Amino acid sequence: MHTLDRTRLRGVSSTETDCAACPASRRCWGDVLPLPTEAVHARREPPLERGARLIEQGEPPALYIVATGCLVLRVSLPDGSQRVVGLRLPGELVGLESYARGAQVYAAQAATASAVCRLRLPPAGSGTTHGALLERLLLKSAAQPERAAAPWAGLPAVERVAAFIENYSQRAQLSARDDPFKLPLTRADIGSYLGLAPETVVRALGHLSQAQRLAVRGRTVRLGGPG
Amino acid sequence: MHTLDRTRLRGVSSTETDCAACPASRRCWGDVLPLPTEAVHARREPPLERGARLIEQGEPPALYIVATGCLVLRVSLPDGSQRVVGLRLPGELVGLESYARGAQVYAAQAATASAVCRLRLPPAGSGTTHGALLERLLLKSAAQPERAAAPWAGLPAVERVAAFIENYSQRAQLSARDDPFKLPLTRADIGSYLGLAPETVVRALGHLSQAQRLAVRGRTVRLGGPG
DNA sequence: CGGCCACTTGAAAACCTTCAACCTATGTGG
DNA sequence: CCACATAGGTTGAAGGTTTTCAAGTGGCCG
Repeated sequence: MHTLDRTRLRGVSSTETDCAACPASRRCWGDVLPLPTEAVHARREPPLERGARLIEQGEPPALYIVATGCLVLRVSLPDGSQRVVGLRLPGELVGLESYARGAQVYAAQAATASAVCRLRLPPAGSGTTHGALLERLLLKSAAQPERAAAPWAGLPAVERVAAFIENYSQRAQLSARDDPFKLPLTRADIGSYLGLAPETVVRALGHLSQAQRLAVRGRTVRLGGPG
Repeated sequence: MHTLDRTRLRGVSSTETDCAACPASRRCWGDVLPLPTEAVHARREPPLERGARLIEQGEPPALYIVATGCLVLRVSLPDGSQRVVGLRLPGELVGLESYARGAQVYAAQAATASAVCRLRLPPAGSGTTHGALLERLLLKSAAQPERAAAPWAGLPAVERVAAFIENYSQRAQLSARDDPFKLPLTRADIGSYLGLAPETVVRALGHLSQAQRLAVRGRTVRLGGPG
C-alpha cells in the first residue's frame, strides 16, 4: 500500500489515472476489447460519504462514472418540490445529459458511501480522434437503464396530460406558441404512455379545456394560458 | 424534379445521400458546425404511411433518424400487454438502444405519415475515424427526451415496487440471485422515484413479502419465488 | 347504408394518498 | 453504559382520484 505509483498521489485524494491500470476497469468498460491505454483518461475523485453531493442541479457540465456505491439523482421542480429520477450503480454514467443541455439536469447524491471517476470528454469538434472512447460512451449511454425517470410519475392525471401536451408542443417545431396543432396519438395511446386509462385522458383534457389552459377539439389542440 | 442526381434514383424510393446535401439537415444536425461532407451517410428510406411499422421488437439493430412525421414506440411485455414508451419527432433518433442490447427494444410505428433516414454506424471497434459523427450521436442521444418511458407507469403499486426491486437487483452485481442485499434508498425515495407515497411502498413490500415474492426486513431484501 | 374505430359520458368499485399516531433503530452526550 | 433525540419505518382509518364497466355518440370508408 505504500509503494503506490506517484501518479496516485496527486492532489489530496484524487488520482489521475488510466482505466487500463484500474483493477475495476472491467466493471466500467466490460472485459472485451480493452481500450488503448491512452484512450480513456479518468480521474478518481475523493470518496463520497453517504449523503455527500457530487453534482448540483444547474452546475456546468461534467461526466462521471460510478466506481463503487450508489448515487441517487434528484430534480427540483419549479414548484419547489423534489423528485428522485434515477439511481446509478457501479459502471453507470452520471451527468451525460449535461453536455446536451449545457448544465446539469439533476443533482447527484451518494445514497451509500461511493467512489466515482470523472471522465474528460474531448472538446467538442475536436474531430477524428477519440473515436473508440466516443463509441464506448455512446453504447454505454444507450444501455443505461433510465435517462431520468418520468418526472410526471405520481402527479395527478390532469398535470400528466398537461405535461405531455406541453412537451410535445415544444418538441414539435411549431411556428408560434399559440399555433393550433394536431396530436398524432389516440387518447388510448396517450393513456398508455402516461399510465392512465383512456377515459381519464379524455376527462383530463376536458378539465384543461375548462380551465382555459388549452383548447381541445378532437385531436386539434391549441395552447392557452401562461407557460 | 426530373433533373435529380443519379444517386437519388437508387432503389425504388430509397436514396443514398449525404446529409450535407439534404435541405432538411438542419433539423437533424443543427445549424452550427456542419459536418464534413463524408461524415454522415444516411439513406432515406421509402416513406411510411400512417400505421406502417419501421421496426419490430427483437429485430436486429438498426438506427434511424426521423425526417418528417412522428413515430410511436411500443414495447410488448411478457404478459402479452403492450405499452407506448415513447414518441419520436423530426430530428430524433430511433433504435439506438438496439446497439447496446443486440436487438430492437421496442417496435416503432408511424403515428402519422412519416419519413426516416437510416444511419450507418461505423462497425464497432473501427477505431479512430468517425469521431465527429460519434460525438454528434452521443450528444443527440443525451438530449433525447426519453429513452423508454417508465414501463411501470400505470401498473398497480405492488408491481411497480416489485419491478423496481427486480431491476435494482439485476443492475447491482450480485453473486447469486437469491443473495440478500441492502436497498440504498429510503422508502420515501423509492416512493418519489416510482410516484408513490412512502406508506404505499411499505404496504407494497408487505404484500410482496406475504406473497413470498421476496423477503424484506428493514432495508435488507432477498428475492424469492420465480424470476 | 353499415360497420368500425375513436371518442365521450356516467356511475360504482378499487386503489392510492393523506393524516395521525406509534414503533424501531441508530447515534450522541452525559 | 444509559438516556435521549432523530430519522426512518410501520400501521390504521378517512377521503379523494382513477379505473372499470357500460352505454352511447360521431366521423370515415367500404
